[in-house]
Amino acid sequence: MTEKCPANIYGRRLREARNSYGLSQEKLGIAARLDQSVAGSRVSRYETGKHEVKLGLQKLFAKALALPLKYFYIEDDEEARLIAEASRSDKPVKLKEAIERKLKGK
Amino acid sequence: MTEKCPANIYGRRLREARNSYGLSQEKLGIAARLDQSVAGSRVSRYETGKHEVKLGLQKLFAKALALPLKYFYIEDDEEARLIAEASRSDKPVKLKEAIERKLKGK
DNA sequence: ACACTAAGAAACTCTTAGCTG
DNA sequence: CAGCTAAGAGTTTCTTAGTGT
Repeated sequence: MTEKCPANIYGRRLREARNSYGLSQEKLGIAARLDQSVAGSRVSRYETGKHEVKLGLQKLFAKALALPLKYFYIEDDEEARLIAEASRSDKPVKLKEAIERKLKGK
Repeated sequence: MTEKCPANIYGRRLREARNSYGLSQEKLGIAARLDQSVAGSRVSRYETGKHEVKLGLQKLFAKALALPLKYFYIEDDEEARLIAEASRSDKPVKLKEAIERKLKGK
C-alpha cells in the first residue's frame, strides 16, 4: 500500500476514480489496454504526478472508468463527485465487476 | 491565415477560445507567458494537435482565456459553449481588451 | 499482493529558421 | 501579418528490474 500524495489534479482524480472501483493500479492499467508488465508502474507515476498522460491514454482511462474526459480536470471536489455519480448512474451494471470480468476473459 | 483543422479535442477548444477573443496565436502565447520568439509556432502546434500541452501550460492558457481547465476536455459543443459563457459572465470587463492591454504594458 | 522508483532506452517537444498565403 | 513546419537540440516518458510494505 503506502499511497503517495498525487501532485496534480489529473493524478488526484485518476486515483479517486480507481479507488472508487476498488481496483489496483495494475488492474486499471490493464483495463486501459496497457501491457500487464508495465501497467502498475505507469499508473503509479500518473497518479503521483511524476509523468503526464497523453491524450490517447487519457481517453482509455476515461472509458475504462466510465467517466468523461473533463472529469479529470474538474478542480472542485463537489462538482467532480456529482459528475462521477451522474456518469455512472447511466450504467446499471456495477463497473468494477464488469472490468474484472473482462480481465479474466483474457 | 489558412487554419488547419485541429486533430484533437484540446486543440479544438483552444482555437475556439482564442478565436472568440480575436487573438492571434502569437498573442495568446504571450498572454500565457511564452516567449514572443516561440509563442506563435508553439500555439500553432498545440491547436493542430502536433504536440500536447503540459498541465502547467494548460493552466496558463486557461487563466489567460478566463476558462476552467475542464473546458478544454468537454466533448459536447453545446456544453462547451455554455461553460464558456458562464465562465466569462463573471467578468464584466471584455477580456480581449484586458489581454491586449497587458501585452502593451510590457 | 500492492505501490513505488532508478537508470538507460526510446519517444516526445522545443527552438530556430524559414516557408506559404 | 498570420499560420504552419523541418530538423537537430533538448527534455520527457517508457521499459526493465528491483525496493519496501
